[in-house]
Amino acid sequence: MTRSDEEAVSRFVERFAAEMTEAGMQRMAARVFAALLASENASLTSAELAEQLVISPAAVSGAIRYLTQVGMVAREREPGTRRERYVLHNEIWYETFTRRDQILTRWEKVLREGADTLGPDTAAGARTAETADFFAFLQDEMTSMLDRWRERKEARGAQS
Amino acid sequence: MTRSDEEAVSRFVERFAAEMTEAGMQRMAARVFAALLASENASLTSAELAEQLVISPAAVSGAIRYLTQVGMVAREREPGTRRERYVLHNEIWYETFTRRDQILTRWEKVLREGADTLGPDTAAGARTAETADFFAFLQDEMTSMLDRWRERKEARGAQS
DNA sequence: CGCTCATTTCACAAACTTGTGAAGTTAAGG
DNA sequence: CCTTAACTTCACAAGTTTGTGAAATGAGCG
Repeated sequence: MTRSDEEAVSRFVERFAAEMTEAGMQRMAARVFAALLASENASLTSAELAEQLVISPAAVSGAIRYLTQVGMVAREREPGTRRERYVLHNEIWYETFTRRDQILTRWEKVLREGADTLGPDTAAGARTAETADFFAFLQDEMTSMLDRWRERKEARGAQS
Repeated sequence: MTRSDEEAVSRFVERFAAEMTEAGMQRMAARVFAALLASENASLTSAELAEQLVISPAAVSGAIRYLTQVGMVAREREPGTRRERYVLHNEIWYETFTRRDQILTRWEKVLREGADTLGPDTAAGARTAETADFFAFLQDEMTSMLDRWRERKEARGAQS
């Protein structure tokens, strides 16, 4: 891989990280995630990440803590060394969106309670109940959508 | 509506706003949005918002600027007064998720370019291309999902 | 036309976030 | 067990964001 290839990859990493950051993800977590995505084995060591992204070990540590907490990355101890490897889960999107589902459940619950408070005889209550309905609907759809994606993957014999 | 009802509504507004904030929305925008959702006509004036949320007119102005920019709220001049009303769009979720679709398109494009840079013969390239596929798939599913929601609404003769 | 009230803009203070260097902790390997 | 490499935690400086008060803008209404 030439010098300029590396630069092109780095540009991609930064660009994709920027998109994720804009969507609300922590900056360092997004950069680490993107670097892992673009790495040959979907895995890098702390030192590799620090070097590639030009950040301190502390920043890597913080980003990894976040990414493991939300279940996007796993830690693996390299056997025979004292080095740790961070690995992208290989059904990343499936898992990430499944988790998002739990957020929708919480939203729905809050909205349902709000609708009760406002009362079914008020426009506000009806509107809030309908919003709760929408999120319930979303949860359902999400589940079947992910099933369809998984099927499609299996048909093609690939990972996700 | 009694004093304690008002308090209960306010608690709901704050709770739902907190959920949205956690998901990445600006705090004031989330609070204003939640207040509008819980208001009888899905609309409030600047003064009403400022009073209810105990914030300055400047904060209301900023939140409304954001909400109108992302298309979640419309401004309406009350005829016969110099007061402005801010109104929730009534197909809010439909519209909001349609907009989100455009973000997915951008992500897909960045990922597609990344896959090209990495090359189709590398694991990283294949993985990135598959991620792009996932987002393309999502866009598709999103569209048909929203169609189904709209149908369902129409069947019940309600708004969203 | 000019007054007045509603909204917006602006400069700033406070609070929060981010990333770092350095010290602390842990565990592999002698 | 002691050394040392690898990671984590911590305190802090820098940078950003947030919400405010006050001044500016603008639009109804007389």
